[in-house]
Amino acid sequence: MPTKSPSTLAAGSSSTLDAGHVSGQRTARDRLLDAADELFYEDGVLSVGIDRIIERAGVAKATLYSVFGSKDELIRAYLHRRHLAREARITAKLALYDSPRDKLLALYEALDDLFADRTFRGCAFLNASAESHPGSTIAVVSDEYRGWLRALIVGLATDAGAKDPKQLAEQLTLLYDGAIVGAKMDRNPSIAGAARAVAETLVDAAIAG
Amino acid sequence: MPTKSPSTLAAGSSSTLDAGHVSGQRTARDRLLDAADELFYEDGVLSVGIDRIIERAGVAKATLYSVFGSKDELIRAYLHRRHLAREARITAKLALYDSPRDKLLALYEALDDLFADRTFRGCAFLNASAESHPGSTIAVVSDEYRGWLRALIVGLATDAGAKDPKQLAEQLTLLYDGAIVGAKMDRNPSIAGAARAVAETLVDAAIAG
DNA sequence: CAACGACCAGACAGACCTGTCTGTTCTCTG
DNA sequence: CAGAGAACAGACAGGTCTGTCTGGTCGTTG
Repeated sequence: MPTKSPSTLAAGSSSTLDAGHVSGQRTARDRLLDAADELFYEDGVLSVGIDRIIERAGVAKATLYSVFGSKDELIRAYLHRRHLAREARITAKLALYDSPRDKLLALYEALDDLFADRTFRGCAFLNASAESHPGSTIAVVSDEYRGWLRALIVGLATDAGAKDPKQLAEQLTLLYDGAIVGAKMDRNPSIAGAARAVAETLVDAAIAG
Repeated sequence: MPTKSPSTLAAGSSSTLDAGHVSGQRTARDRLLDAADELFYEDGVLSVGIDRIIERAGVAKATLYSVFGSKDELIRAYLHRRHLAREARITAKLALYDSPRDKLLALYEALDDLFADRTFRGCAFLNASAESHPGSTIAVVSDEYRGWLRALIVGLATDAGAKDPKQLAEQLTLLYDGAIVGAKMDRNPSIAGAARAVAETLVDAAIAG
């Protein structure tokens, strides 16, 4: 069992069942990812150096490079895990509701939870994209995330019976992104509620008729 | 007179009229700001070093430090000039319309222009904030920008006769920010039009009754 | 026991960073 | 003409960055 509790993100790994070749302690890989997640998200992927990550993870530099190969790959893994965590959270939130309409609105309730977290510092993908070039690893992983989000919303809009699901999805994404920006830049967590309210009228308007 | 010609941006050459204490050539300060603007916006304030800036500006390092004192101050000047430029552009766009309602919608037409620019890489303030800590110079200048934007929209919403101007302003800001994120992350410049369409219904709903 | 794999600690190379400093050239002013 | 000021080029110091490499320690396995 871990000595540090990262307090966030389902830990998931290991258990002692398969104690064969995996040690009872959390893997160096997991500790590195936990450290990278906190530091990259808090300070940005550029300004956080390898040394800070291995120091927080309690891992040797050689181990990091044998596991990930490069800082770039560590960044990819960090963002990929953020994607999975976000997906899990949203999926869980959506499961609380039955109708596609309510599921769409649940997106903004998930944002509300996100903004309530003291460690919220904006969208990890948007932040990382601000520090990267088009075509970079960061851009690729961000595109995957955006693609997933878009597919999710379009699917729900379709299920909800929207006349133009793509249009509704575009509108809802506007609100989703805008809320994240507002929460960060204006330090206004209550904006999730405002986004939800507008979303409600948009969804109903797109369904009606 | 210098042997290098910077080759870009209106030279503005001055004429000999005021040949008193201002040289005929553009100031080192201006050339530095031009170079910083392009490089900081394109690659981020962290990854662009002083050397690249002075090289592009054709200016000595000592001159940069005698004019700005530090890289941090250069970043502040870069963002401040971005703020002024944005303000000028939006003001010019708004001047094309008479009614506050049309002026509010003109905000999204200004975005349309912005997204059409090949050099668009997102919001300079949002990008810089992703590379900075709360309380930093970047955060301070960004807050000034956000404050100006908010005051502008609240004022127009009030003039338009909205029942709850602050609420309408919050909604319109959601769309404004969301459009910028969508244009950047999804490389979808047409989203400005979608934002404008939603804004139109929100404005009319807030005015009516 | 011996060998192996996983990991740790830390030195090191080569590059790049900000900021300072020296010395030179040019232009404008008295 | 003489001197002052502005700007040039570039070396330099001290630090940090990524990535490599050496050597030591521990637990497991044959």
